[in-house]
Amino acid sequence: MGEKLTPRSQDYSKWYNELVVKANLAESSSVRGCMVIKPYGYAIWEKMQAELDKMFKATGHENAYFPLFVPKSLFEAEEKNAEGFAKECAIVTHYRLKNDEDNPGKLKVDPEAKLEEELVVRPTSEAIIWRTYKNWIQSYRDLPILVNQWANVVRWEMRTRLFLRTAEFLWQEGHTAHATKDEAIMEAKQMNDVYADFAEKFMAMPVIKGLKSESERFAGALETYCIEALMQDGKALQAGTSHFLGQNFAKAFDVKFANKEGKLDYVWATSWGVSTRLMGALVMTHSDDNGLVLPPNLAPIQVVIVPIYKGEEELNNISIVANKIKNELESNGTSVKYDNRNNFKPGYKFNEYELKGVPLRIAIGPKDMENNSVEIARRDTLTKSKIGMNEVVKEVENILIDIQESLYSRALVHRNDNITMVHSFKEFKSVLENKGGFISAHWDGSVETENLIKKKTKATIRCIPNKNKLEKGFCVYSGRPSNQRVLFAKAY
RNA sequence: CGGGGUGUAGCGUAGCCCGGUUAUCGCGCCGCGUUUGGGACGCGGAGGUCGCAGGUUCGAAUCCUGCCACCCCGACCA
Repeated sequence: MGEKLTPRSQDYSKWYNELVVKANLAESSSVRGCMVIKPYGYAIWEKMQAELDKMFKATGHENAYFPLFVPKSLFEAEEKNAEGFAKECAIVTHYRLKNDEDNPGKLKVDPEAKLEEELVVRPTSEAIIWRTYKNWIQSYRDLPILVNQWANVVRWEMRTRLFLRTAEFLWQEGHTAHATKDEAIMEAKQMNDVYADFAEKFMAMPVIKGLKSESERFAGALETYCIEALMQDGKALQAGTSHFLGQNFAKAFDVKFANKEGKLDYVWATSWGVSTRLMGALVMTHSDDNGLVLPPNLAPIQVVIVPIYKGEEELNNISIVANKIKNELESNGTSVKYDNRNNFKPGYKFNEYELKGVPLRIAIGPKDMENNSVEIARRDTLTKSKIGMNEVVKEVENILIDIQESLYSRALVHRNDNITMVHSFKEFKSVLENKGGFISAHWDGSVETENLIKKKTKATIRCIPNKNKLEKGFCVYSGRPSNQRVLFAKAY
């Protein structure tokens, strides 16, 4: 590593740049806001993929793959969806380059190679998938279709932000087709629950499940379910969404099926997705001033073993013990790295793995060899302890579980401490400015009020929590009657 | 697209206002040796179209003009 890095725990861009990924921009480029995911960062994504994939399979879904390019005529078929994404599309207009006579060695777009119809680089795949489903569905016997795809999408945002809003990002998008409205709604809710489980069990990140307000709803959806998380700096982050699409896409692409009675009906749809944004969420939830803090369930390296030695003979003796521990842990499914590089001192390695967020470090030196012990250091608490060599394997597994749990409860405490109930707009503004976090406030349910609050405070309705209890009250802004509180926050 | 800022080695930077030897320093990199329980040290070495193009000047990293890129703030958004 370069100079000593001691960024503040909230200086997220520094973490992204230096530690996990690096935005790498082409020389000349219009390719702005794209990211290169370094191997260590990608390993985290692979773990996320693997775990999510298991959960999708367990709920009956299968993976498939659809084209990157969406003919414009398909793209525009579902009006609201098209309108919502139109302002941020990359479009392919030509299919060939040729030598530029005026500029030797340079190429130019061949004007003769203009496409008859422009291709939109998918910002999301509803259009192309529903065009495909049209051919797959004729009868109720063909339903449901429960398909997921792992893919990249492109959204040409005016302003990008590493991990949270890159021009191109990796994600999964589930697209399901159902015979009934209820089944589709159940599916959308179920997948939102799956996301919440994943966030809490693997990312150790508490989330609030809820419903989006009309203005925050996905373009083309009738209802958007979401999970909302709170970052360490008090800003909210939408971590995943699941949409009930009604029959909008079926109507746009004319996807009908014959039901048991032999009557034709439009198919009911859902879509749901999470993206590499989750990696940003992971960093912003747990990291501290010493670097990344990764929950064991997603850490590419769960345990690192660092030998401390003088001379080759000492290293060899330690290596025998270290490799034995490594093998035993690995046979139990723990990922272990034994770092016996000779060109770095132990102190350097300690810092390097702290920076990378490795949950647990084992150090073995001559004193340990003498005492038949090892030193164990936890990344989450930065505490060290000695334990006997024979207990290492059992103890390590226990500590990993404990780290996973305490990261979650630490984040939960922070999240709960930062949900503030307010009773007036004055209080609303004051909390937003001085404390941040979620603000629980009565809202009259109108888009106008929501927009006015957004304009005045930059806070938006993050969600209407599922667990909300209904209670009479008065809108914090308009004073009109309200029957429940909703969560406002400044969001990423 | 509006407002502000920045661009010098792989990374981080000094120098720019007030033009003048071979462009500064730290990290990293290469070689040799000594080191190794919290970011080692010594000696030697490599690495630069000073964002790009033009202009002013005997002379430009420095001044002027244009362009490009990036960062931050807004509008947009997962």
